[in-house]
Amino acid sequence: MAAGQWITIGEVAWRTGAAVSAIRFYEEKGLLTARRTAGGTRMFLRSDIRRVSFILIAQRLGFSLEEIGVHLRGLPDGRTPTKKDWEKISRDFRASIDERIAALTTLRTRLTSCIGCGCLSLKTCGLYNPEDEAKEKGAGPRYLLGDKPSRA
Amino acid sequence: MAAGQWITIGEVAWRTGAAVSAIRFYEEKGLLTARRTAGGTRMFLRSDIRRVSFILIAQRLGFSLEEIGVHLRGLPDGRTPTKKDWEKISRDFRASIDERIAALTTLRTRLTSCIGCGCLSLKTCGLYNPEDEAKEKGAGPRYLLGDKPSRA
DNA sequence: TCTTGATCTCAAGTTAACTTGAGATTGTAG
DNA sequence: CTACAATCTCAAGTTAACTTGAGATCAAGA
Repeated sequence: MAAGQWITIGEVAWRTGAAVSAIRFYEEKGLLTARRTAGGTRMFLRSDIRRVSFILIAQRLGFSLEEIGVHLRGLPDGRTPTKKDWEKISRDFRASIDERIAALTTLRTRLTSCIGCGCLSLKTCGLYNPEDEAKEKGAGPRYLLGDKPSRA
Repeated sequence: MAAGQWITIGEVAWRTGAAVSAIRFYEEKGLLTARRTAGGTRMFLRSDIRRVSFILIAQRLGFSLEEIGVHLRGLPDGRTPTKKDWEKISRDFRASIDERIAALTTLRTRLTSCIGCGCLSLKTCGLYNPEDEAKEKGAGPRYLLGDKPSRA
């Protein structure tokens, strides 16, 4: 609204700590949108600083740019997001974090009871549970941590 | 000790669900050691199934092969680890997991109070805290999620 | 206007963790 | 002894997330 709404890629970089090349990369990946001056120089909204910060934080939490992109699609593109916009995206994002923590906790528990106990049979081992993650492709461990089945 | 101690790479692959190429890769990276037959075929210990399983699980928990390698160095190489060996490594590993969960939890809390609240000032924002992680190199976000400082 | 620093585009390089392919051997059932 | 599957080596390709470099252009102060 006010003056000074548009900032250069250099300023975004400085303010977020991200490299200029990384910001261009994010734009290329559709996580960010920039206007151009007549000469071709990218101009960002001040609110894009927040957007980039969000990306950086989410990455530290272990999310891929792909996943982060999904969350960011919930924000208006090329227009300063409102408080409501951010609240919504924060809720969704928090849910993702909760899932991650839950998964880690489950695996920790299983690790403790499987490896920790030293029992080498693992008949009842729940450490590898195909349901835990959408098994992207292929098999995954079969008799995890167990060396029992002789197979011929 | 008993017969049937040595198994082929194919068996390790089948039993763990990992690809044969992946197992060769792990060996190359020093996470695994194999004897060779006169002809050059790799022969693994049965206990290497457990070792590979450990690698796969640790990866799912978000650890890099590098980090996993550090933990595995705690196991005897080329000899079947004892129950004590595994207990020791499990304790260390569990500690790493605890750290990870703690870090995630902290960040989740901060996310909630920073983005979630919708306050756009962020003067007191703790979301980006340089102490959280050994800042590998460079700066990291400066005025995270805040668009205040005008800078010239 | 000149000059210097900031940007721009595009191609290629980088690390992690593997996979794929080529061509050559090994090992084992029959 | 023969097949034929399983291995082997080595080089190159793949995805993610960027970085680096080259060569050209833009923007802004003196």
